[in-house]
Amino acid sequence: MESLDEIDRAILELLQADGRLSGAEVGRRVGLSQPAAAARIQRLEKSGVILGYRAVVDPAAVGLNIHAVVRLRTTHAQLAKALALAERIPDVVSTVRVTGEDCLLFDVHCTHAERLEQVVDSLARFGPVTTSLVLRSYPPKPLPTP
Amino acid sequence: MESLDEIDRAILELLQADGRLSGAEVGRRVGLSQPAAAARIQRLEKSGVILGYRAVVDPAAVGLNIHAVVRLRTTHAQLAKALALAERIPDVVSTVRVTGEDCLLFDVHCTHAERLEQVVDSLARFGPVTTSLVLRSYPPKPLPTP
DNA sequence: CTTGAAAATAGACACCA
DNA sequence: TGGTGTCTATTTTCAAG
Repeated sequence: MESLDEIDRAILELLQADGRLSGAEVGRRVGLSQPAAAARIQRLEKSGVILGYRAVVDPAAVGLNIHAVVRLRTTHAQLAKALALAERIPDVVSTVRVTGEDCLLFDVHCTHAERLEQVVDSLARFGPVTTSLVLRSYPPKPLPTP
Repeated sequence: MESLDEIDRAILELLQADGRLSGAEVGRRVGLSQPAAAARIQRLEKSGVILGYRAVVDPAAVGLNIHAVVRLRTTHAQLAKALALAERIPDVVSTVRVTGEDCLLFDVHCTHAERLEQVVDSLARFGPVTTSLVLRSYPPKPLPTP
């Protein structure tokens, strides 16, 4: 884990807001020359602080009208199988293992309710599921850099 | 909502995996020329299918060792206040409103447990909270483009 | 880290298939 | 709509201070 100074934090915040900023633009905004900014960005990438860059796609704009959070309460023995299944279902875009009664938490994006039903049913093979429809997502913030 | 063909879907998948690909590189991979690929990408951006580009930062690499999912069960009357509070807490990086008993779901990143305690306590002003520590996150997938 | 120049690349545009 | 060729603007890389 690298130690970051004030400028590194500013750079991370800028790139989390807009991942396509050039080194020159980043430098301008944090008060560094282009080579200095580029060197810092490269260091952040190589040291694993910046894992990569992603385009953010609007689910609704591609017909994914239903976003649900599915919680699964399963047994230790079936955990690996549940993970493997989730991996195979394209609608399940994100999986986290958590503490508590529900051991797995899935983000599911579907075009229609019947499809969500299929996904939930297949996950329910491994234990009781709780499904919550997402009514609204609030714009995510950049990570707080301590 | 635009209708997307096979090539648009391929472009979205590529850019979700690597948001810094150039128009020429995208074109190469989907079998289009640079101008044709650039035109499609621009169309996807302007039509709102691509919302933007983000750098992905590793929370652990910046000292955010604790990732928790906090569920809050609050009343309709206090919902707005809870949202306003969550907005003000930097550790709360993502908020969704969902159906079900717990109306709000937060992603919280903290440097240490005591800080998480503070965050949970302040959210608990608005109702009972359930906190789950994230033990492991599995790499998110690109959205399925139907 | 800065400045300054060079090399590489990406983006934009006109024109044609 | 897409392909080719070209031109310009930007970016990145590398020198040297």
